[in-house]
Amino acid sequence: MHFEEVVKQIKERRETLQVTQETLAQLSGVGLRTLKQFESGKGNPTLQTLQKIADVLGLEVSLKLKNPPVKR
Amino acid sequence: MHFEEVVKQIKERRETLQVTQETLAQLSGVGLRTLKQFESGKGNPTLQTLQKIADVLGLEVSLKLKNPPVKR
DNA sequence: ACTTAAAGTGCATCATAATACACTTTTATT
DNA sequence: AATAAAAGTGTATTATGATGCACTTTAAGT
Repeated sequence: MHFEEVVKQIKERRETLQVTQETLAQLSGVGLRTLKQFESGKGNPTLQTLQKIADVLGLEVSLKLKNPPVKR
Repeated sequence: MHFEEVVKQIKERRETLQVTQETLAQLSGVGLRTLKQFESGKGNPTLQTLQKIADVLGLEVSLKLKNPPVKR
């Protein structure tokens, strides 16, 4: 996932859950400004910040293999 | 994945590929000090830094649903 | 045990993430 | 179109991530 995709997924998830940025900020403990900046594509969150946000949305950061070998 | 798990997975992947921190630093464009700090559990990398490192190791950052519903 | 490469640490600097506050813009809703 | 709520932006401050350099510690190999 590229950066923009991460942003997009978070934003979509938040909207699916019908949570406002303000509520998400409160629930995650991340500053509202930080969240706004992140969702609007600016900023470059730290792993901890991303995890805090993801957690509240029921998501988790993970590392997956790129180009997993095709099954035969 | 918790923070420590992310660190562990990166470190293990690097070792599997038999790449030194120095080489990984060069290939990823991340400073050696930054990489050392990250792998030794200190530090809190930005998403960009994590992505740079993961990329070179053939990994990618992704967001997955927690507690996916059990299949019935 | 010696040697050497790799990994880890202390310290200092620069860049920037995190944050708050105030304000503007956008998007719904009536 | 008026209103209200949510989202986005400018500016400033504080905290800390990214980095290099020099040094120490650890691990591997002979």
